[in-house]
Amino acid sequence: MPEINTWQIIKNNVLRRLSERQWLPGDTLPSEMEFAREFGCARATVNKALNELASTGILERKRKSGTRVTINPVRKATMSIPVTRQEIQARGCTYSHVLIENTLKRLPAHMTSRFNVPGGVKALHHKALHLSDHEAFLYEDRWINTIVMPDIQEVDFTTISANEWLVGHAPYSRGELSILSAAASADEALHLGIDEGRPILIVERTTWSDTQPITFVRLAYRPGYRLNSTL
Amino acid sequence: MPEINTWQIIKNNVLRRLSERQWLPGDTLPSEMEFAREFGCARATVNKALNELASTGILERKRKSGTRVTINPVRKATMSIPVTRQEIQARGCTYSHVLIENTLKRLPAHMTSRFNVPGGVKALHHKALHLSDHEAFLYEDRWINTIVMPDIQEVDFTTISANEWLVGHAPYSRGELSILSAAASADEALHLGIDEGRPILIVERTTWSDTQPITFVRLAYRPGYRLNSTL
DNA sequence: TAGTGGTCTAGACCACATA
DNA sequence: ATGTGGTCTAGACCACTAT
Repeated sequence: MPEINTWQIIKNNVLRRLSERQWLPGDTLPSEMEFAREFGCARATVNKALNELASTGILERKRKSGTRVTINPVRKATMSIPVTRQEIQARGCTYSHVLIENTLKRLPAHMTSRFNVPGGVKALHHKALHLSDHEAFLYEDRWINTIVMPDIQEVDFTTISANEWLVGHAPYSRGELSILSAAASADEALHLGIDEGRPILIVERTTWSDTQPITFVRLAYRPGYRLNSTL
Repeated sequence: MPEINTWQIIKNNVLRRLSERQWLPGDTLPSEMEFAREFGCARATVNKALNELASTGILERKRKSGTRVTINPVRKATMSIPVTRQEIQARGCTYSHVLIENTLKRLPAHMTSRFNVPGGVKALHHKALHLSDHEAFLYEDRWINTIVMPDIQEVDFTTISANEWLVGHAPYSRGELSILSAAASADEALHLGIDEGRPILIVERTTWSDTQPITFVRLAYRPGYRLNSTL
């Protein structure tokens, strides 16, 4: 428990007292002024420490009513979703990727509703396979809105993955993420080199720039893959 | 874009300029002092705004070298993992749960390593089914460390779920979370009322109080379940 | 109405990494 | 050596809400 700063000392102290059940779920903690006196510091310092704890969902803070221990804490896990190349290289493996498809075509029905655009609009359909030590790791099936990203049709995706290009060229303002389990489709099974119907982890992500959809991607991970996080 | 506070105004302003590509990945932003002059505010206010952006992974800050636009941002998604009862009730459904097993037994080998305890130690093996509108929603298979939580053997888990009891009585200091896709085991399939081998989403969680493991739980969600989040 | 947290200031000192 | 962000202070005013 490294305690270098005053606000971290306060944070850790409060955490310890919570684990020792000095304050139970629903209880009100002392006010910022009281903590400031206890620790001999400014109120702003206490404010930072308590807000830090509130951001993890352990405490709830409201003006006038004070700081309370959350009764049914919504546990918040921060999942880090790195660029695939980095994720693979971080494990000490060799990264490579193969472009499978990159064509302009009419959006299918399930995509027009997702992109909230009229039917008949064309978009870039992009499929690629990411490999770890030359073995299939992740199959990517992506639609890119060419109205928002016209430059993308000139990009050579055999040298850089769409994943990385978009990260560098399409700053998003908003995104939605969905994690599910599915039976591998024929397409996914073929490219991942597994049997159709095998359970695989799917991550679907839509990103928006203001009100314009930029891209929708469905990531199919090879069997055995886990998304890990600490609480 | 509600702009009430100075620090939120600054944050939104910087976000807009980033999306307009005024600063590209790798670029250095103006210093806090320069921003403070631009917005006519104190440096602490700029500090709060930029730290807010850095916490989302968009910016990277280092003493002396300044604030840079992250080159390969590790996208951070915050997943909210509510207590199951709340999650079901929030959808307007009726929550109920059934206790399936709650017995003290020797830890199997894969759990002794996970709990980092010697072999032969006993723990509470707890299985329960959570229902939404009287249909199977989530099957919970849990081991609880009775050395750390001796009171738990007296609890009546037919009235309160282990999930909720632990949230209120076992504050954890640390936790690990793992999300994966798996074929439903015979046990899971039986209780969820599905065919064995069906792909289901699995969440495994271990929580620790300081150095002592409190509980390990494997949550098996019914087919079709999605974990959602915004970026 | 009163007490709480939210925000902001002007200034200060410090830790750190770069040049 | 220098300039950056990290932290802290003492004080202030404000917004919200329980009483």
